[in-house]
Amino acid sequence: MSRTSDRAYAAIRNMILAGELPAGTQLGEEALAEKCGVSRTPVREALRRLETELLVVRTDTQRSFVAEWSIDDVRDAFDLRAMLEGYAARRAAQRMTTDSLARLRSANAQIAQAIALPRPDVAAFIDGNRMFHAAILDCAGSRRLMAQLGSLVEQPVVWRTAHQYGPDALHRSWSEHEELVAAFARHDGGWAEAIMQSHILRAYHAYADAHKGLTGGVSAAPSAKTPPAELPVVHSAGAARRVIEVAA
Amino acid sequence: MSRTSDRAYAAIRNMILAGELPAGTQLGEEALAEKCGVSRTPVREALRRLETELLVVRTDTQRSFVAEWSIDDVRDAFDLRAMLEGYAARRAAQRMTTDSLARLRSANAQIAQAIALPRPDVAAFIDGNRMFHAAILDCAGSRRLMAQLGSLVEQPVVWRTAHQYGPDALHRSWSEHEELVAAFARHDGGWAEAIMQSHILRAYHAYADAHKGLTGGVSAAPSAKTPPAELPVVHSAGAARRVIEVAA
DNA sequence: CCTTTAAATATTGTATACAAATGCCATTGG
DNA sequence: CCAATGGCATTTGTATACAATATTTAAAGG
Repeated sequence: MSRTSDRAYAAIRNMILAGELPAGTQLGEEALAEKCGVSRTPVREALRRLETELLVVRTDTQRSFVAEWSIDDVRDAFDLRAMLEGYAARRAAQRMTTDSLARLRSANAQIAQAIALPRPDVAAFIDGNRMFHAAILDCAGSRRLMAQLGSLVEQPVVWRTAHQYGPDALHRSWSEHEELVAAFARHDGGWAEAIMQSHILRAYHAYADAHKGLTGGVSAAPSAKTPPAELPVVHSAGAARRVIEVAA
Repeated sequence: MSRTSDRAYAAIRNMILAGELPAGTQLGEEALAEKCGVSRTPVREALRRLETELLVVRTDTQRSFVAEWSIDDVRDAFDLRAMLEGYAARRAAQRMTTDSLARLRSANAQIAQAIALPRPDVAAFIDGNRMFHAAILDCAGSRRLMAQLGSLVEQPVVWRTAHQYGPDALHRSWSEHEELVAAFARHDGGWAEAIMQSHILRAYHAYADAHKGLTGGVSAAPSAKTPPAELPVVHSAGAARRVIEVAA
C-alpha cells in the first residue's frame, strides 16, 4: 500500500468523507494532485475508482464532482446493502466452518469488551464490527459479492461517528451479532439472512432518525452544463463534523 | 465514445470475450498497447475497468491476467444477477409509468418480430432483449443498482451466441417478457420479481446444460507466483467460437 | 437588453520518458 | 543435486509535456 496512487485515493476519499470537499465540489485533477503532493496520473486513477464507487460523479464532458446524496439515495444504498449482505449471510451459514465461527465469536467478543467499559471504546467497536462483517463476507465465498459489497459498505452517508450511538444501541448491535452466530452455528441460512437484513435496516432507521429534518432532498448528480453553482450545498461547516459510521 | 481509452477497453474486452485471450493469459500493458495501436496510458485505464468487472484479475505484484471462470463462478454470477435484477423488477413494478410500459412493449414487440421470421434474426433479438432489460433497470431508478448490474450482465460466460437457442427457447424468453409486462401493468412487484428470477435462472440452466462435461472446474484466480504456466486452459481453439450471450 | 459568436482560459486525454519493482536465469556454494 | 544469491530482462508506477476538448469571458450584432 505504499503506492502513490493509493495514497491519493485515500486522501481524496477522506476529504470527501470528512466533508472537506462538500457535495457538488468540482474535482480538478491538477488541484487534487497539488493537494496530495503527487502528479495527475495517480489522481486520475483514484478518481476513476471513486467514480465506480459512486462517491464521485462525472458529467458527460468528463468533469468530476463530489456526488450528491439525496435521502432516497441513502435509503437506496441501505436497501441494496441489506439485500446483498443478507445474501452473504445466507451463503455463509451454509458454508460455515468451525474456524470461521471462531473468528466471528472472537470479533464479537472484542465488541463486547469495547462496549463494556465505563466509557465505550468506539474505535475498538468499529474495528470489531468491521472484522465481524468481513468474516461473514469471506465465508460467503463469492468474489463478485465481495466486490459489490466493497463499494457499498463505506459510503459517505453510511459514515457517522459511532459516538452518536448510546450504550443501548451498541449493546443491541452486539446482541444481533450474537444471534447471527447462533444462526451460523445451526447452518440456518434463512434465519441468518433475516437477522442480517433486520440488522442493516435498523441501522438505516437509526441514521434516518438522527438526520430528521436536517437533510433537505439534495438531487442526485450535477447536470452537464451547470454543475456546482446552483446546487443547494447541504454540508455547511457545521455538517462537516457529522460524518461518521453507522455501525451495523 | 471516440476516446482512445474506450477503444482500448472495448478491444481488450472483445478479445477476452471472443476467446482470443484465453483465461490465464498475462496481460502486459505494452503488448496490449501495441495490439490496440495506442499508448500504455489508455490501456492501463481499460485494465482497471476490466479489473473492477472481474474480467481481469491482478496478482499481489500488480500483474494482470485474464480471469479464470470455474463453474461455481458462473453459478455465482447468475445467482447474483437473479437477485439484483429481480430486485430491479420489483422496484420497477412499483414505479412503472405508462411511458416505460410502452417502451417495454415496444422492445418485446421487436423480439417477437425477430423470432417470427423463417430464420430468426438473432442480432435483433439480442438487441431487443438488451433494450427490454435496460428499460426495467432504468425504471427501477437506482443509480447503485444500475452500476452494480452493469458489471454483471455481460460477463464472458454469460456470453453465448443466441444462435444456440432453438426457436422454442427464443419464444419462451419472449413469453416470459410478456408475463413481466403483465406484472408491471398491475404494479405487482412480488410477481415481477419472481418472474425475473425465474427468467434469469432458467437462462443459467440453459447455459449449464449446454456446457455439461465441457468445463472442467477451472480454479478462480492465478496465484501470485505461478500464474499462467500450469493453468489448465479451457478455451482451446475450438472453444473460442463458443462465446456468446445467454439471452435472458 | 438579450442572444450569438469568437477568442481566451481552464481542464482533461494521450503519449513518452524515466524510475522502481518484479521475475527470470545463471552461477555459486553447500 | 538442491538451495541461495546475484545480476539481467521485463513489467509496472509516476511524472511531465503536449494535444484535444470544454468552459468562460467579452465583444458584436440584432
